[in-house]
Formats: sequence, structure tokens, C-alpha cells
Amino acid sequence: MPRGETAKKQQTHERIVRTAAAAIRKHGFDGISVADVMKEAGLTHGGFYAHFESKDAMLAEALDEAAGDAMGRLAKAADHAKPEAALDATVNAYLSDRHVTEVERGCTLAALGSETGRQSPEVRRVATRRVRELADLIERQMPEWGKTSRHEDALGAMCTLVGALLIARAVDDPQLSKDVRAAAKRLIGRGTGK
Amino acid sequence: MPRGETAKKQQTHERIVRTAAAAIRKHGFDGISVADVMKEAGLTHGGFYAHFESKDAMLAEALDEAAGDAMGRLAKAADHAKPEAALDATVNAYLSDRHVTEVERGCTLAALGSETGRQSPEVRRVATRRVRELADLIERQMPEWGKTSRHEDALGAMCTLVGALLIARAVDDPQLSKDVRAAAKRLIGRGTGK
DNA sequence: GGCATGCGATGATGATTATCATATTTCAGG
DNA sequence: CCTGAAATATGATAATCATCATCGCATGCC
Repeated sequence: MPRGETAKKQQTHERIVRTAAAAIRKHGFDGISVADVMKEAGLTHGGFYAHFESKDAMLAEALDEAAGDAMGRLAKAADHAKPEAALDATVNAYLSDRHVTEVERGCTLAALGSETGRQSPEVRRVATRRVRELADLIERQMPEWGKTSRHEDALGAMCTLVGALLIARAVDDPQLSKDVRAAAKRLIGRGTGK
Repeated sequence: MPRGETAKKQQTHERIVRTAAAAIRKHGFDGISVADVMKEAGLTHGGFYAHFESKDAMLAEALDEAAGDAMGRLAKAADHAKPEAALDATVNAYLSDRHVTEVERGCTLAALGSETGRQSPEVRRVATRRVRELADLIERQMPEWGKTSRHEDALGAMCTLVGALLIARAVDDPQLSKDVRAAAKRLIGRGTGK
């Protein structure tokens, strides 16, 4: 345990970060206040700066937590499928109705992507690392299949998935939301050798 | 000319909306203040409510203006190419280095997509309409080619394009930004019969 | 050339914000 | 139990925000 840090403080820190990880996905980086997060975590705003150097530092930690959470869920969906159906299962989970609705437990790229470019360097560094990890996760679900590089295929599929979820959430017409996701699924299927 | 509206007022209104159209793409819906936009348009904050019912109403107009602007640019890129190269030209323009950098003149889905779901109903209505228009624009660039439906292909390609640009802008590594866009381009090529 | 209409400017209000200084609580160890 | 340090709360500050009330000034019309 680091000097000057008790176990209780670490627990509290974790709780704040987990709260913030949901809050940024639901309300955006700019949509949350320090006081809101602290209250949601069952605390008052005053103690905040005992846990974080700045709000930006907290946002970086929260993004990392959120991305880890979302990728864990996706990995679980992939693992529950037979190896030859792993990619399908991953795509289906990513494009499910549930993932459209449950923003605060979902992919950080779809929930925060367009805001990320405007964030502090610390936040962008975290985002970059997590993008690579997501691409790797997708690559692991893909079958070997001749000509094209699995890595490139995975990058492409990631773009399609993220774009589809983003658009599915942005529009206010449920039918269009479904159509967009169905089209994305077909494109990934065709593009990766199905 | 509508009752109570002079030509000058309409010009000013237009100027505010155009200024805001750039500002929201650069700073996000939540990243701009009424005073900032007015100052950027060469005015002071006071006159704002003579032009708009509320800030939300202005955001809706600004999004519409921004989306129209971005689609106009894309359509121009497509029109400058020979018909059989139109899709390629569109994709290249959309995924160009320039489009990554020039957020404030670019696609509103990539610049604002993840914030759109949280906006007012008026804003979301505009977004939905413009999504359909973007899909139509892409569909018009696609060659007829047997089996698959052009409309579905266009929806899929739109997802890939938007996701790729979003990710390319989010990461802080220029090489990764390029790789992602190259992969997206290949996927669209393969998925649409090239 | 005077006058009215209304655009845009000045300034105010009350809410919310990040951050910090200080006070109170909690709890481990004697 | 008592004590002292660490963790959290209370409260303050200065900035920024959306919105509104009011005023001066230019422009178009008679």
C-alpha cells in the first residue's frame, strides 16, 4: 500500500472512478461536474482533490475504467460462443438492441468518440491504447482466411461496428437504427470472408 | 420577407448560424457558449434571443447548416470524378488527411455523433434526416452490381466511413490514424464488389 | 428632414462551475 | 477510552453560463 494511502481511501477512489466511468458514457466528458460525480458516489464535492490532481486526471482514469469494463463484456460474449462462431457472436453483441440502449455500460468509442479528440493529452493517450486493444480483441475472433490480413480486417470491422452503433444511437427512428446495424453486420460478414 | 424581419436581420441570423455550424463541430454541442458564438459572429451576446427562441433551437439550426455544408463538399468531390470512379473519390475525400484535420468543415456525424443522442428532440430530428441524406448520397455513387442491395451497401459503407473518421481523429498516433482509414477503405472496396 | 420601428449593445440576474481553505468526523493504535 | 492523523464535509471564491430587461442608434418611410 503506497505511503499515505489507506485501504479505505483506495476503495473510495475506486468507487469514484467507477461512478465516473458510467457518468461520462451517459453524459459525455463535458456533461458531468465534479460535484455530480461525488454525490453519485455517495460523497460530497470537497474531498475530490484529495483523490485526483485535477478533473482531467479523473477523466483519464474514468475513461480507462469504462473502456476496460466495456471490453470485458464484449470478450465475455465472444468466449461464450464456439470458436467458429466467435466473430458472429461478438458482432451480434456489439450491435444488439441492448448495447444501443445501455450507453453507460457500453463501448467508450461509440459513447465518447467524437469528444475524445478535444480532450487532454492524458485522455487521448488512454483512448489510443484502448483502440488498439479493441482491434486486437476483434482480430482474435476472426478466422484465418487466406488473402487479406486479419489485422487489417479487424481494423475495418472495428470502424464499421463503432460507426453503426454511433449512428444507431444518434437517430430518433428505431427502424433506421435497426436497418443501419443490419447493414453493418452484412458488410462485416461479406468483408471477412463469409 | 416575413412580417417583422428585415433583410439585414436575416443576414445576421445566417451569419450566426454559419458561425455556430463551425463552432459546434470544433467544440461540440456542449463546448460553446452563446456569448462565444455571438462574439465570433462579430456581435455581443445580448441580441441573441432576438434571433432564436433558445440555445437548443440555435443548435438545431446550426447542425442542419453544418450537415448541409459537409454534404455539399462531399457531393462536389464525387461530381468531379468519372461516374465509375465516383465511389472511390467519395471514400478518398471522406477519409483524407484533410478531413481528419478540418473538423469544423467536416462531417457532423463524425464530429458530433456521440453527443447527438443526448441532445434535444429538435436536434435529433435534424440529425436523423441528415443521416438519411448521407446514405442516399453514398448510394448514388455506387455501381449497380447484382446480388446485394445498393441501399444496404450504402448504409454499411456509411457506418464504416463514419467510424473510421471518428477513430482516426480520436487517437493520438498518426500512423494508427492512417492504418485505420486504409483498412476502412479496403473493407468498403471489398464489400461493394470491387 | 423628422419620426417611428426594431436591431443590436449594455448590463444585470441567478444558477452552476472548478478549485481551494478550513472544519469536522472516523478510526487505528496505545 | 484517548489521541493524532487521515479522510471526508462545509463553506467560500471567482469564473462562466443562459436568459432577460432596457436603452441608444441607425435605417427606411412619410
